[in-house]
Amino acid sequence: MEAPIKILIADDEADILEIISFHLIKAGFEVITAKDGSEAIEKANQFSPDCIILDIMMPKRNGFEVCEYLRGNPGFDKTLIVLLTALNDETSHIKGLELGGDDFITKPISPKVLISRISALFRRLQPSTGQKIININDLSIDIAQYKTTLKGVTHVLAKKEFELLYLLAAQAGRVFLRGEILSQVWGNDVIVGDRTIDVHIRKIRAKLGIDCITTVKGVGYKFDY
Amino acid sequence: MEAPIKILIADDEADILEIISFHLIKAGFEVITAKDGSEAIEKANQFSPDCIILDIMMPKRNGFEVCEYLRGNPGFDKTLIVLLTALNDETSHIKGLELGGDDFITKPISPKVLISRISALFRRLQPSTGQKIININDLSIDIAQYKTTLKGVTHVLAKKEFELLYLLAAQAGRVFLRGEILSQVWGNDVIVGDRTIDVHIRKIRAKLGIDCITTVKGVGYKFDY
DNA sequence: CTGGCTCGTTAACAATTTGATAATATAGAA
DNA sequence: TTCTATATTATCAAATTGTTAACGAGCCAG
Repeated sequence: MEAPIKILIADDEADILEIISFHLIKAGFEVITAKDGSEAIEKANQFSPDCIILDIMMPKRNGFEVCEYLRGNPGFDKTLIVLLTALNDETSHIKGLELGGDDFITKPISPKVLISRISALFRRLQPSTGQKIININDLSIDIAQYKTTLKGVTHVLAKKEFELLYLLAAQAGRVFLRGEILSQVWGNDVIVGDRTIDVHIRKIRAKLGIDCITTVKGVGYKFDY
Repeated sequence: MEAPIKILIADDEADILEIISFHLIKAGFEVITAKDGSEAIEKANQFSPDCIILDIMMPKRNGFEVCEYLRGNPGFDKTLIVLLTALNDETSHIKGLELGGDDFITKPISPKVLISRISALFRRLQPSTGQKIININDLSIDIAQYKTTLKGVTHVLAKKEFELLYLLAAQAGRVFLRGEILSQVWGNDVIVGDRTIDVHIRKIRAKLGIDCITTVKGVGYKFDY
């Protein structure tokens, strides 16, 4: 269901490349490497990575130049750019961000921190957030325990019911089209009838005892906020 | 048209608060301050800032706690959270980001870098929130929520009514020919009578209670600007 | 293995909302 | 005025959703 996230790393120091690659792969990313600026651009075009990590000081083209090139190309609008440098000077820091970089990290790099920062950026980029507990009004939704608590009373929802409620509540107020609900909760390849969603909505409303979900006729459903 | 960006800063050191405030205000932001965690939560609820800068070590509630609270509240989904600390240890860095922080900055802070980083974050945030809400005069039209709000009162429009209003409001002031309206809202292959548009316009006017749509006799309709 | 449970799904039907039209009234321009 | 375009209203058909019951799959305890 989920395509792996592709990350391109460009650095001329082979050992850094290797260490970072190792940790990124271990963290579940798909990694592509480049050893200079030209190769970075080449591979960026070839693989369309989701994130590009650029060392500032590289042969052929430096990190700033690559960043500038990428930001001038609409195909890379949504591509995250993280700049790395050994120099901790304010001017390049600001320059890197102004050229369109999304983050600027000073060496020495802790792989864990790097991964954390990249994840934080992705979290912002993808509206679908992976939260542990959602609190809205009197309702609390705990993904870890698959349970909901309303005014202190715990309600146990079935899996699909829970997933549906969670989806809506995670972006409370926003209307979800029936098609979106189907693909998010049931998956793209599953075909179920139209009434299935209604029935699950009904069960949620019945179990919680309050109508926190509003029907937008002809469009979809939304969690009241 | 553009409301100023509101930033809440919470730090117990008065001089840091002052320095950062000064630079943020100079950079064009609207600034709110808090001197401890509880006050931060209070003011966050009161002012709904676009960005919240939290010192980790604060009285009452520390930055992590405030961050966790905010991230558990969907009202702050789109609020950027930047964490500040004097300690540069990997563990808190990662913890801060995992709790939902968008950035983690170690003191001493360069105001310019701080502003750069916040701007970079906002740059990423804009496309996801922007464009979908139209605000004209006292009327707000939110396509994501399929609702309209007039002077704080929400009005529920039916699908066609909403689409028609959205079309006109998206290019307020411009006159839409009846034919344009038909093809945009109803589609090219659907054939409906001429009176149908009138009736929908009427329903919109009735529901909103104000006449924000002007008839251009013999031509079409336009949203008053 | 069996009976009893829950869950996910569907069908069938009820209830509701919406959209379109016709009929009539009104307003605006020549 | 007179003619035409639009506004208004009521009505009906169509689309959409709500509700209930029922069925089969899977799970678990005994």
